[in-house]
Amino acid sequence: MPTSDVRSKILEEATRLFAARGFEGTSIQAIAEAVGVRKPSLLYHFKSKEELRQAVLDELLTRWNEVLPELLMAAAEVDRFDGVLDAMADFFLEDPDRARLLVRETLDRPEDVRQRLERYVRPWVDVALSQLSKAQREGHVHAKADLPAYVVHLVQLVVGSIAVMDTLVALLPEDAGDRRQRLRAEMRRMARSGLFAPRPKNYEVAAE
Amino acid sequence: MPTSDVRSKILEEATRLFAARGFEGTSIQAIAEAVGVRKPSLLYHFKSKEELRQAVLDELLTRWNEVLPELLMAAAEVDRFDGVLDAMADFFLEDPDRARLLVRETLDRPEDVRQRLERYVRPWVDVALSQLSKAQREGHVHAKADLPAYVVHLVQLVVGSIAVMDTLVALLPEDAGDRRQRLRAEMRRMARSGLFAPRPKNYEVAAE
DNA sequence: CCTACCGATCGGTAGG
DNA sequence: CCTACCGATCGGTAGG
Repeated sequence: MPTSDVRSKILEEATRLFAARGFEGTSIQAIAEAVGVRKPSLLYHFKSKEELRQAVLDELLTRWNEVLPELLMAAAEVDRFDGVLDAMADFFLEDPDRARLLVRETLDRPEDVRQRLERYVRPWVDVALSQLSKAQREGHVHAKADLPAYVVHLVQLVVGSIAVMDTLVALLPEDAGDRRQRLRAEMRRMARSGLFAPRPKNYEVAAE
Repeated sequence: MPTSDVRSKILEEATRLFAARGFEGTSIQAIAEAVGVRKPSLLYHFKSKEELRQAVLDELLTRWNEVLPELLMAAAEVDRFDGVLDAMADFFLEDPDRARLLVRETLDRPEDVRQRLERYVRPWVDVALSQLSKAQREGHVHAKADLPAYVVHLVQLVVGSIAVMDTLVALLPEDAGDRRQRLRAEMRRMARSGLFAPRPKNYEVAAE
């Protein structure tokens, strides 16, 4: 085991608590209790609360960078767009705390997050953009779409919706079956209809 | 003057600071300083920090409820949809702290916000939905659209995007003119294309 | 990884 | 609207 068991448990509980209560709303005492150690033991692994914050965010964005680029780089397929969109949604739905943490951090430290997005997210956004531009020139994508702005909104739509999903589902009619599933399906539909020119059956992004 | 000058100044500074640093990240001492009074004076106007939080949120949602319903109820016009969407965007762009506060509060107190949305937002969402349903039956709106889910996502798109707009614009190419304006225009385009069936020129919601 | 302890700041009150 | 003050908790350190 490369990193100690306690260290990764601290990261796990810190992620959970920062997401639920925010950084300022979470004491290192509370994290230590959740882990099952004393406060000074936590501070042996992370020299300060600020260092723990950075480590939590680092881990989140590192995992993001493990999952998404390879999907984006994969051989062109008919449903590439759906694949990337679903993978992004899956990543955050798998643990909605990731979305909440990212939104909180963006509100708490806009400049810090901006620099991280520049480093972690922009590269694969640029790849997606070059493919989408090609599809736009070929007429598969709405000519009027402002692609960089579209992608930014799409990411915000996915991350933001998942971050507050538990509150949003409550606004849907109660009788509806799986309200989360409905929100997700409609998110996908909105993403597609905002992108693809009206050729219902032929929507691939980069079919060679 | 119905409410004292100091009281409204406290609400104003509290809104600003809660939005920027969060509730837990803002001390009542800091708010008192921003207002120019001592801490116990602030606590004369609001018996506790919690009471101040509720008052700040009340004011925000009350203003929302002053602006939006009348717009929604106004006589049917060709560009009703754009009108409502723009009014909503204007409301939050006029003071982006409103969006940030709402997002933070949703993360901090999901159940509390859910109940308030039920009271403040749901009524006019229901009005919008009945009009959109009619438009959908008449074929102006995508048949596949899940309208309740669509509206929920649309509100989240507007509020969420504005809440983190300063960070998002930094992801757009630097050369672009007014990047905020670009984001806003694309938001509008996404909202429309997700809703209206492909009849480019005829997009009104409820034209009698 | 622990006990013991630090100064600073927190939300809030007494009393005028 | 103020001065003066409260106990509790904060992040962090000494020392082992």
